[in-house]
Amino acid sequence: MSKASERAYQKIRAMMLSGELEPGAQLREEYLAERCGVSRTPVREALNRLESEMFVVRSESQRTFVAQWSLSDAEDAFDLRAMLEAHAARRAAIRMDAVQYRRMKGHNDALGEAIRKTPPDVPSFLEHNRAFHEIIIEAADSPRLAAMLATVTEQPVVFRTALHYDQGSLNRSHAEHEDLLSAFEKGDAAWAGSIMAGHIQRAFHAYSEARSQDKAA
Amino acid sequence: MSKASERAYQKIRAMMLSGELEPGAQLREEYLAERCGVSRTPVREALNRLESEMFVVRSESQRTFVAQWSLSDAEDAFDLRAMLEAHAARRAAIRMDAVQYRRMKGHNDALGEAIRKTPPDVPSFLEHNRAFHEIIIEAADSPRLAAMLATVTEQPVVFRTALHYDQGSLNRSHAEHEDLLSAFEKGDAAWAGSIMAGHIQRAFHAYSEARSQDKAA
DNA sequence: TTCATAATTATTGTATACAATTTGGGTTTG
DNA sequence: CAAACCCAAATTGTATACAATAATTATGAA
Repeated sequence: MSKASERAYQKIRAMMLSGELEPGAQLREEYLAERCGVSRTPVREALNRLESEMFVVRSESQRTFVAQWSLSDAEDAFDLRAMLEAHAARRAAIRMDAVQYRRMKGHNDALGEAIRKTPPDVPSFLEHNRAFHEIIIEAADSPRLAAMLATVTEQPVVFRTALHYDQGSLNRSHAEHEDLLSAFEKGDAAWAGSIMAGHIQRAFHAYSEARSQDKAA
Repeated sequence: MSKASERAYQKIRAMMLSGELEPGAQLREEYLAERCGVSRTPVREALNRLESEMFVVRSESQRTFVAQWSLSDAEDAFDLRAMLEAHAARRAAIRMDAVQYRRMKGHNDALGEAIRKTPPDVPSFLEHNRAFHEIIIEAADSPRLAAMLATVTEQPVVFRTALHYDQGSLNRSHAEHEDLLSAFEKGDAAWAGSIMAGHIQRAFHAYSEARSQDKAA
């Protein structure tokens, strides 16, 4: 994506993630153009992309709004993500090379360091966790799968989940990553897929509980 | 999508499916705009969409080309489609209502009529087959899943597959649809998923064989 | 008042002009 | 001759003006 379009995309996305643009809010192109410092043309490109990623929705009359995610929407997204990441893990188990394996091991070790601190270094956890999963997608070697996963992984819902993890969940994530590494080392596709599916489904439960607590508060 | 954009999208897509635009050919916006009778703006929107659907690819310098599908690309797409449609079938088996079931039955009966003719009425087969699968996606009730499936189902590769079906394959498709209906009637998700996965994988083999025969000719 | 409808405003859709970038070819220079 | 460079042409990227459409408000009749 080109300069102004990419800038508009990042800015609008950031405004939604920060909560500056609340779910349900209408997004007027002219306003966004002003805020992003570009014209309406790249804003429109950014909005099309955000629509395909389901960050925003369009009314029948083509007006754009920040998407409102119900719990079942979130479950739907996690459900798909679990299936797609399990598929990626199975493919990766067969295709992964030694270099990729070592990079994953490095990230998971660093992730382990991050969560052993008191308090845990959550930003570092998130970054190494992201890199870990990214290598799996890379090793799966399917551009289509990668594109699909991007649309369900880059969601606000998913993004915020890890912020609610407690120490136990963080440790468990780390341990599951270790299991994945074992499966990859053995080239055991079925095992890798099973671990991954469970790994993502557990993330949904963490999100689900955090959300119901938020609601209660 | 709005009028001119939709028109450009359909026209460009049709030009690729008809072979007028060959794989690897460069797509210049101005030329396409002229051919579609619209300006570059809607053409650019259409190209963005076609890129996300992997009909076209962009070079590092942002020039656009008709995608060239290798056999492994096709296998990749079918593989994903099998997984996604199986998922849809599992969800549909739990959620399908009587009206949807009867509509599916109707389409499969009509599909059966179409293939009993000599020669088989392939366009009719394709249309009822499409409608049949569409109802499953509708019953699965997952907007994200539907969006993903669209990107792997609307491909040139998939589109042309059925043209190569012989009588036996057509009959087998019909029978598998009947099995799916049984699974839906019983609400048996696992069964529906298994049938669907096999159903799609067989479509890949038909495509694969047709392709190797084309190559040989 | 309340409903229907027309006028007004707000917003998105498209075309076009211009800016920025990339490609390709020709020229110079070592 | 080959490589580096520069210039011209082609192509894409962005801004903006205008057109089309939808939402809103104002108006008038029952």
